Amino acid sequence: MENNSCIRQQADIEQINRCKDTVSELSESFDYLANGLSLVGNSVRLKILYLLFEEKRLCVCDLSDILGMNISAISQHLRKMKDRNLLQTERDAQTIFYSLTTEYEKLLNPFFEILDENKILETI
Amino acid sequence: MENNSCIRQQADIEQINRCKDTVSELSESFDYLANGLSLVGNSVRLKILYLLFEEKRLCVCDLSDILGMNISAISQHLRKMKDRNLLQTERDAQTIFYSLTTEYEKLLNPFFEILDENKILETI
DNA sequence: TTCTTATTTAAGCAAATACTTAAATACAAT
DNA sequence: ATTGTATTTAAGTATTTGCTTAAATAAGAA
Repeated sequence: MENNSCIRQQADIEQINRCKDTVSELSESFDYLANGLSLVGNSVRLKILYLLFEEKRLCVCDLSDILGMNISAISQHLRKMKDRNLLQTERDAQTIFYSLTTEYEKLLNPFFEILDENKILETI
Repeated sequence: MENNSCIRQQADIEQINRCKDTVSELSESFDYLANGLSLVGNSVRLKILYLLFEEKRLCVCDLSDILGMNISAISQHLRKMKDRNLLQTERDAQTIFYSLTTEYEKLLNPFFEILDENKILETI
């Protein structure tokens, strides 16, 4: 697994150990947060999240229409995000409406603002 | 491609069209931002980013030691992030130090703060 | 120049992901 | 009960991703 051909002279052992401690201490948090961000890091899901941010609530069918994608594909994306608590649902007769959870609405707000201003391509 | 078995009665056509316009207008931004976020949404890369946030700069070899991973694997992660402008490099003799670009340091700050406080598992 | 250290790159493979199709579930209306 | 609408789930496939190994590049030291 390890290839350590790289044994530096000037390695800062204290720094390395401090970092190792940080990583092992926050290990679960890294995994959990990375998993949440990986959900957002997909253009279909990012579009869904942004649309829900703007429109407050939409059903699978709306999103299927808007994005020109198979209902099943959309449903599977929604499920992933609901499982990870990015989204919540409310039923209105046969229709199930999805909306952002308040926690993720807050957390993702800076990214939505970037999109709002359509300034992404210049800034980052 | 489309399966439209779902033709709602109560669909809000205006809303659908407004959303379609938004999506096509911001299409590139969605792709670009999602691509950036997908880089952060990997626990190895998130760890690297957080470590660089805390330590200011580290070389491939340091990160390989800290994360207990192959140098080649780390190097490939770093390359992806450098290509997408999340990271920058400076050479010091044979050693190449990686650091966060200021834009991404700012953008990712809220996530680093969550990790700093190690409160991720309770909050989200 | 040759050797060592530090890093990158290329090729290959295994695991994960996204989408398709088809079948299943849930509820409303007839 | 049966039909139609809305959605989910399961299974299969193709693409993408992350890691391994090995070879290549780059720079300092002998």
